[in-house]
Amino acid sequence: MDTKKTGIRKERIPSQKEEEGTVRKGPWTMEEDLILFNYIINHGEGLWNSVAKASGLKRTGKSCRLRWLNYLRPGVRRGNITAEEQLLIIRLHAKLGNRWSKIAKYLPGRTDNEIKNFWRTKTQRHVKLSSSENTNNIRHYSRNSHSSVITATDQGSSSKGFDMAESLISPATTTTSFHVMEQSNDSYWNVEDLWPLQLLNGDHQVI
DNA sequence: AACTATGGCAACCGCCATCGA
DNA sequence: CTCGATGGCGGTTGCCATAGT
Repeated sequence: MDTKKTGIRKERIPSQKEEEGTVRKGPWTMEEDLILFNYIINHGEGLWNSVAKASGLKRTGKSCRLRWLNYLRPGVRRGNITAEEQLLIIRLHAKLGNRWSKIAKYLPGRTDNEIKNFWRTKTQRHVKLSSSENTNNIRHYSRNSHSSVITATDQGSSSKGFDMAESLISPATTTTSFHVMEQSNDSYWNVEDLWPLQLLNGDHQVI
């Protein structure tokens, strides 16, 4: 089910309009990753608009920043969220609400985006299940609207929220013999692949 | 085999805060 | 003080693989 497991997800082909335009959108290509990676390794983070321009990427600064933080940045861990991490996320969410970046700070290597996605997936599953169990409490669930995110404040007291949150963890994940989710192959080429490429690229000094 | 529903994630969008001119 | 540029953050959307029918 994991999209990335197979690692064969096709790269989106940019439309001609996008190619001709000054700004590219959509999934990043390996070449773009390499350019951004090399640039930041050599010049450091920050001034993202400058990064976008100076590196020659037809991307917005925001896009570059997002790609770096969520994917290219060394130390980023992807997939395979452990039971401990799930519990921590749940507890922190009960405490902090949808402050994903704050929650991410407690989970080294995890990005706010990943945590957000994890939470949404879990929450939606929970909402779906509970609504099917209790037809009197039907909460319209729309796949496309993604409208069912529950926040700590939605849940009233934090303890109540915590009860709900605890139930989000599947039984399998609450045991010590937590079945580790398959390591996702994620973004079709591994970030690690960029390191040797970067090194091969020559004279740049890796910080 | 064909079609549909679902899960999962990357990336975009819009708003807001901050900072410097 | 005002205004524009920039970056950060949370919410949302779109795409695609896979499971289910």
